[in-house]
Amino acid sequence: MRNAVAANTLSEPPTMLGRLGPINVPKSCDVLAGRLQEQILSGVYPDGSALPTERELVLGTGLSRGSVREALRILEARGLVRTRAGRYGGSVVSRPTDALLARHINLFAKGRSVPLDALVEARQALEPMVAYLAARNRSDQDLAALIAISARLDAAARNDVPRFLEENANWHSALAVASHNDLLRAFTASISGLMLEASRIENFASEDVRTLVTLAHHRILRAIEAQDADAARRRAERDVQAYAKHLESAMKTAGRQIDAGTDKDKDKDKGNAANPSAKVART
Amino acid sequence: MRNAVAANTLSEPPTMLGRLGPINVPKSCDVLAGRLQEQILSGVYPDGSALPTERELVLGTGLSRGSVREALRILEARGLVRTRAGRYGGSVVSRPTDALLARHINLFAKGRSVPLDALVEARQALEPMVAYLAARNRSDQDLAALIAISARLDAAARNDVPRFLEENANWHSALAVASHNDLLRAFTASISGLMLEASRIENFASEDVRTLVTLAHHRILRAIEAQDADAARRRAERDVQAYAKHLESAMKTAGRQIDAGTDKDKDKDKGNAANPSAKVART
DNA sequence: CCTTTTCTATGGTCTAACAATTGACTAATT
DNA sequence: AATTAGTCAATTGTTAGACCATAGAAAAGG
Repeated sequence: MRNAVAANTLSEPPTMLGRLGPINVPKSCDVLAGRLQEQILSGVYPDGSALPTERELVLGTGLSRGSVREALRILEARGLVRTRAGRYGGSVVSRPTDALLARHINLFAKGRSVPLDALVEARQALEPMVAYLAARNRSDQDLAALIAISARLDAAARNDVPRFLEENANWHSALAVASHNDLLRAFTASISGLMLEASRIENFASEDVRTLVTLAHHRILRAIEAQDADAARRRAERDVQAYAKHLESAMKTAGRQIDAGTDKDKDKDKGNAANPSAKVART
Repeated sequence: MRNAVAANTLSEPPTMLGRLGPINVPKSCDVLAGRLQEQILSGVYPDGSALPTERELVLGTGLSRGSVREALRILEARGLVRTRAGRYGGSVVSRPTDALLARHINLFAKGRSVPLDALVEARQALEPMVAYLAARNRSDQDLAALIAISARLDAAARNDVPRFLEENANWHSALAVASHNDLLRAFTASISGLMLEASRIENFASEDVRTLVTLAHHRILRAIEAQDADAARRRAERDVQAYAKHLESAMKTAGRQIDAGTDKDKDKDKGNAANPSAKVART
């Protein structure tokens, strides 16, 4: 009975109503977030520029401050703005970071319990191209970083397995950095992190696997040093394939299915640390 | 002067204060979002289950409803919950969708103005593995979908260029679906979409490129039909490399740098449609 | 010149209320 | 009995107003 008066203005011919799908009524905060995102992406608010203050947005949109703030939280979660308190604070436009995209990829993988196979396959797809590009595009600085990590990796290979795993992930990330391809870099960083987690709890890193990995890395590193892109790719292909085969057989003997861990968020996102428990198998 | 009384309880020995870095004071909504995310990922709230209602969360946390709602908006943006109004409504745990991850990847690429080269390189990395897996893992249904798309692609190749481009993107996405690898599927979907946008505004799809593409797709499709994974990979490699070379020369003659468009969000996210303008070059 | 204090615009948070939504339940109608 | 329309209640959606906390700038003091 609430919209009785509106029935006149909105009524349609009761006969022959065309088929119209379900109407999606958006929330005001979503509308505002979409509008602002559009303006950010189209350059109305360039990177680094300040959005209007919350109270200005209230004035400009007619929405309440609560809705405006919800919209800003959405944009913040998308990595499009960063918000600071205090005078001369406010919301500043920013570009999504590698870390944020990696977190979203991780969330996807964990939420879907992506099996370890899929991770390995993705790495098999990415690694050769990453190595190729790294050899082609590397800077001297990139090379230095890779050499440093490689040294730490060698040092840890003998006895410090956790350290070895971590430096291994670093190696892959550094390789992706050297590729100078933002997309591949973010993909690789995410997958390296996920595999690091998986390998931490499953410890398929026997003595011989570790030496195998270090040797492979040395081969690839030499190709990158020489900027021999094709050699780098070939060696990365061989490496990643050997690793996959190794892991396949290891999993067969273990007879276990390994997923992207349903573990807690290890990223230092904001400051939401809590109990260090939790780790649920999803069969 | 506001915290004068607190000075007693909180004060430390004024001498010998160890160096402590800048303290990051988290927002209450971020803390709550992190806590809930953790519980979701650790299985306290399984997929499909209902989170406490907003008012219950208010009771349980001691926060205000506004903060609780901001936390829920964050989780919604991360794809971990869906919220419905009305009685028996509330927030329900959900797994991040392909589309959401693709949107985040798109946002990353657009925000960073990732050059077209990088997209092509990513596709070069992904496509062979995707084709390999598609041949190995495809269902009959996947094959049927690919065949249907291929037919529509052939039909559009002659004269309907926009349709051709769209069906081409569909083809790549369908291939990724057939691979049965969630991660590669999401990556590929995103990249296909981005390349579709880029190709729409740059129209590097001459007559001969189109026939080249359809032929290559046919070759790959035959290998997938025969479930010959290695052949599918080889052909995809050749295809994508030829395409890259073609595009490279085309861009060289055009002398133009092409970025991931700074265009408006084309996804039907919620209901935030607005003006159809905007398209800014970022040099 | 350097340090300290004050000022103030800004985001962060809370309270309280009402509107809109929506599914279940109930009553009226055919 | 089956369908339809109406009522109800719990939940999210939205608004308003207030106050607190923060952090730079600017003024005051040394």
